[in-house]
Amino acid sequence: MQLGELEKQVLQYLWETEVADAKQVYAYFEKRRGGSLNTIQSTLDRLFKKGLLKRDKQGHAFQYQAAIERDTFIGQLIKGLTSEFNADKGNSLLAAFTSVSPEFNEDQLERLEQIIEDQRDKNKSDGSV
Amino acid sequence: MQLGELEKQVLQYLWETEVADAKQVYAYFEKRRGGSLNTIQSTLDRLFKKGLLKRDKQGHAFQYQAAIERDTFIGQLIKGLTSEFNADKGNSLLAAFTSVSPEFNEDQLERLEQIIEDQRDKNKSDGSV
DNA sequence: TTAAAAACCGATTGACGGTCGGTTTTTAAG
DNA sequence: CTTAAAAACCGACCGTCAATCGGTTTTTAA
Repeated sequence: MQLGELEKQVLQYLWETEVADAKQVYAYFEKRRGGSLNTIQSTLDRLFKKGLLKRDKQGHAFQYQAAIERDTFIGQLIKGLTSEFNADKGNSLLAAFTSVSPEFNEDQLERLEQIIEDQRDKNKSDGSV
Repeated sequence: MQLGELEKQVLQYLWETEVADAKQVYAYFEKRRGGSLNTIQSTLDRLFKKGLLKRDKQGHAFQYQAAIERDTFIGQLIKGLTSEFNADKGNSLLAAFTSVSPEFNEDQLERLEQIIEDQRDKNKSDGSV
């Protein structure tokens, strides 16, 4: 999924704000970067057409919402990256992990261990590909 | 790092072939997708200027080589993704892991556990941010 | 010295995001 | 029901960048 700079920022805004209409999004971005309401509207529309935003009309205007959680989305992008390059997914993630590991807190380390345990069990039970 | 389709494929070719000159790369791609030698040359040049390839002239022509290992590169891209979206790097990677975990083999699971252990030790020793 | 090979330059095309003017559609007030 | 304002939508244009390749310059080796 290829996103432009403004698209990324709008998506992030919606991850934080949960729900907003074009005017509200515009109010936010107008201060930091200018531009017109129209630009924000078409950016929202593009994100909607890409399936990254949901929207429904409440009275007058569309209310936009992220269609996917941030971590899930990034997880997909990461998975996409590894496939795109025919990389061994395990080794790539391992490489990423090594460089990012200092940012893990104890809770996350524990969750990770849990995932490993679960996976190890699965690897044992189904002796498949 | 934004790469075009051909750039990605050429980079992959060089990850697998280790070293090759333009003609050799062209020989490979000419069969699968056509195009001219010139196109391959400028693609190699673009990758070189992006720092993704090394080259040095052996006699007549440049010999190209990947300047970075595949897994390291993808690790960087992954790290870039998480920063780009101001995501909590831990949670994002965790999400990616969950969806990719079935592809880990026992060896990789073990290496991962080792990383976790190391990190946990570090977290304990330096009681910092 | 010179012809062939390779590198290099520059122009063109095609996608795509950002931008916004202008038109159509929708909404709600009177 | 009419109508003015609000919002959505359409279409055009620009900038960037990868892909492409013709043509020119540089390098190499016979």
